[in-house]
Amino acid sequence: MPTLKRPGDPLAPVKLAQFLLKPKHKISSLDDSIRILKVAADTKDLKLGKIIHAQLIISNQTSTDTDITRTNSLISLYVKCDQVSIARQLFDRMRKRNVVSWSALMAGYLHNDHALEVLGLFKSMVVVDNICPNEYILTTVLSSCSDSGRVEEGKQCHGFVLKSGMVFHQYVKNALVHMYSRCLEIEGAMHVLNMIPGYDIVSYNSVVNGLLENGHLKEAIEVLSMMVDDHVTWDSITYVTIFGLCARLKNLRLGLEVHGRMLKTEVECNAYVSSAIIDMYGKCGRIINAMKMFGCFQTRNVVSWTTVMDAYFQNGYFEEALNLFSKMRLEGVMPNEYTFAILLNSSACLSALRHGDLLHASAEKSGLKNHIIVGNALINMYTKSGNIEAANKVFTNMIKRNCITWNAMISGYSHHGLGKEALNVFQDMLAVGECPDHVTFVGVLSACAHLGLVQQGFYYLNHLMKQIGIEPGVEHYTCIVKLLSRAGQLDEAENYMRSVPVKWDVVAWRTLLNASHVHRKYSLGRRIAEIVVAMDPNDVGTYILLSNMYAKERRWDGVVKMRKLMRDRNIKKEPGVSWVEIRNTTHVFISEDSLHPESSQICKKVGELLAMIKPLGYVPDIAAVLHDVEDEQKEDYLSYHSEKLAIAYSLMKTPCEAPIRVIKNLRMCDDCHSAAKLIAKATNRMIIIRDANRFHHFKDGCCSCTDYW
DNA sequence: GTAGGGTTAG
Repeated sequence: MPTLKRPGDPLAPVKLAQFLLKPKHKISSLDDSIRILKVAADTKDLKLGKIIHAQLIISNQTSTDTDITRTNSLISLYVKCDQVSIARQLFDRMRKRNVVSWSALMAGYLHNDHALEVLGLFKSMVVVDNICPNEYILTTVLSSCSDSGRVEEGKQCHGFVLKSGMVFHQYVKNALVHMYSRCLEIEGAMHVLNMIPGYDIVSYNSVVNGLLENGHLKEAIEVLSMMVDDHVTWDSITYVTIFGLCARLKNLRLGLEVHGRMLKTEVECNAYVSSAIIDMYGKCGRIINAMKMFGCFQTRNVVSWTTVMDAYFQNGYFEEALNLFSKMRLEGVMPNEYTFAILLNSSACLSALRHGDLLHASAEKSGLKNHIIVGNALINMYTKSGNIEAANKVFTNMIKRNCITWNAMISGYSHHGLGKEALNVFQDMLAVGECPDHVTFVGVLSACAHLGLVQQGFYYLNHLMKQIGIEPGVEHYTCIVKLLSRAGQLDEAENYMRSVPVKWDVVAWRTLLNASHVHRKYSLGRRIAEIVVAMDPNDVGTYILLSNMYAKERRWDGVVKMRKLMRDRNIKKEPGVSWVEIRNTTHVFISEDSLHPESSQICKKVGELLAMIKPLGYVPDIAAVLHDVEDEQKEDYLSYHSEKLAIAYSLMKTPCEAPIRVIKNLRMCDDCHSAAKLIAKATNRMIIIRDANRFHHFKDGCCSCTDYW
């Protein structure tokens, strides 16, 4: 048969059908129709398959035996084209079925994530139709046991496989090894593997993957070295697995070695292998290698595109990740749910609300928005972009949720200082029977800290977590430090840190440092700052905080000392940068500079706003200004802080009912914080600022952080 | 005519 189907030609099936319908090529024999149906099934060409199906109905040849084989071919066609319900209808209408009919349908359910349906069919086949299962059936049934984690049924199959002698059949044996590996019965897997002389790479791959999937990296490496000892030749799947292992370990050296070894062999570098290599380089921080590999691979599909986007994302190149999307579309590659998840996360890291909105619409158009990972990424994007209401809307409308969905919403509310809402979501999570994990409790304990619920926080840590079986980590203990600190119990917080035997990290100490600053416990603060500086000598934030504390005590010697220390250690203060999205443009404001084209109008507006809020109680925090200048000038410096410029510009350019969303690179300063509260009140606007640590919702003269950040 | 191991997310 000549090659008729050119890739990408939508008329190809029609042309082929026309060709087949010409007299001399008319489907006359059984062989012809079955052969073409197989081609249609293998190429997933549903249109072609349906044409043949129609032909068969018209020609209506009814001998039962040929009917069975043809219907089996049709079942296989619909199954491979993901039309299991059509396949089931055909199956149900058959007057007589044979073992192939059953196995074709079972394979369909297996590959469409209905493993349990396969086990049900298996029972009916044996009990109702009294058919003896063959090696095809057992391979499929064992795979279904793997997918659904039904070890008991799998073991029963093992017994039957031993009795029938099918254990010597390679596919059956592999399915058995895979079943034990997936269900983490490694001894069972190794037993079957070693029982039969000679090795099989498929079984070895199953064992290694089973171990890796369950986090047993050490044992996986042991099996790999066993393979080296036994001179088992690695195939492309082994390489995919090992690159995955290197990626997880972030072990570049091993990755390079394996890549080098692969290049010396004849192993085919298909889309799976190339994606695994890109992923390995991306996760090991080698974005340049990842890009190079992506550029030179011929086999690019949606996964390799998505993997390279993820490599950019993982290494902090969010804009580059987003830019790849249009390039991918230009090559005619359709995104999948993973693509959207990564793009939305990139957009989240830029707080690019507008871009995120467009991606949301795009995901909806592609019919992918109902995937859990897309929903989760949407919640993450909206919370990080400052639109918590939109996040909640996505959350409420999700058809299916998992633990990560709940976590995203709980920690989202917590980051926005909405502790009550976070705890409500947590209660709902428990009510629907979703099991919390260690991430959930970080969000929950943070919420307790916001609300000052000391006892409740301790209850969650000491009882609920224990009850669920989650070992608290340093991140949870840090939440307790925050909890005590926020409640003003600073001495208790410090004692807690000194008495709990956990390896406290710099984050924990900085929590206590922040607390000392907020509660104006400056001598404690200076003591803690020493610890923080010792742990992280390059953290600018600590030096600034320490300077601030000295300044508030009017201890200018301390301020001078800090500035000298920063100079000596060559630590430069990152300039404050704020940005806002207005319609399609992002406007960037840098403290104390006048690069914006409308700079003078903006400064004028800031002046007006500050004059407007002075009668409401605004007092410029001139003590915080480090410059050696007169007090009036210090007031000027404060008014050029980037977030004030951004707020003023937004007020000039947006309609009066729209909320103002500002993103800032550093922690907000005290002065801007009190100014923002009063500007929100005076102008009757909602102002949402995302700083380096959290969200601040300013409304009616108050902030959601209750002045604690 | 039916069957086995693999890549991307939070």
